[in-house]
Amino acid sequence: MSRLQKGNLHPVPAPAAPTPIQRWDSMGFSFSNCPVRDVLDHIGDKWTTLVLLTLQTGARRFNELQRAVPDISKRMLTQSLRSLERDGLITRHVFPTKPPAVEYRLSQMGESILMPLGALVTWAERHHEQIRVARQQFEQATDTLG
Amino acid sequence: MSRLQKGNLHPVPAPAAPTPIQRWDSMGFSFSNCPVRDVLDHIGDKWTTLVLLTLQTGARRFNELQRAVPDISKRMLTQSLRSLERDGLITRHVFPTKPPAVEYRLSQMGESILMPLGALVTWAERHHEQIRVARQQFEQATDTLG
DNA sequence: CCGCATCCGTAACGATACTG
DNA sequence: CAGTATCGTTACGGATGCGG
Repeated sequence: MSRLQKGNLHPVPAPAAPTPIQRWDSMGFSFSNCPVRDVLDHIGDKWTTLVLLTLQTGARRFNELQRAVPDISKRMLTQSLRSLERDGLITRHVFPTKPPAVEYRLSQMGESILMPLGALVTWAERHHEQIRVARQQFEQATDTLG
Repeated sequence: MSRLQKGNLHPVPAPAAPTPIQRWDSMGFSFSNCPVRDVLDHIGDKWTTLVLLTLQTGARRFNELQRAVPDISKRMLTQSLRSLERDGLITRHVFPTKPPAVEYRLSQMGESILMPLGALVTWAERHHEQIRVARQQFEQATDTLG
């Protein structure tokens, strides 16, 4: 399945880009200690973002969260909450009632991430249709030269 | 290892939050078709974001990218590039030279994601120290209660 | 009610070798 | 140079059951 013919069907720009290349290892963070990575790892995993967004309307209890975020398992919810608590994005309050009640809420830092996160969400909503179309075109293009 | 005592050592706020809960399944996107998820999946996986950021200074060839993004394997680079091309965030140009040269550059849509992405990166840089401290405290707290 | 422990299947990822 | 193919390992994620 050769894909070699793809992408140069229209006039191509100049081959070489003279701009200096950006190398990420020559900078401070070579990767195990990349601050960006740290954050993106959170955003990346399936659930943490949803949890953050759910908490933006106020503190929630464990089972409330599980009901709010559909299809999340207890295991994953626990893990996500731990991870967020560990990084100081949410706080955890235990009410020593019987049976116990536990409440999670955004910390100040947790609230501060809502804006950049919201920007990304907005972008997603604005472009997901365009992405969908791009995908269709891509599939079609790869199919027709198969 | 009981964690029950954690989080309620200081005065706690009111137990119940009266704000209406946000449910994600009752909205348009119930999840397999969540536009946000689509985007975050990209951000999440280890490399695509780095590739996007590397391309922000101009078009790059395959091996340039591999050198710029340290420790990425050819396999993963190819996969990331395909995925981004598929979604229309980057374009691919083949120069039929010998040996062949292939150039990747951000599409218009690809460039448009740089700003929300940059906001997140900025947030990360601004808070990674605070996160580091939070983690230390967390570890210490969990350690000291055996 | 909250959440940890265990088991287990799958998918992501890395390393290596090979092709046009 | 720019990939593809294959393999082995590891990490993720779901299901279930137990414990405070």
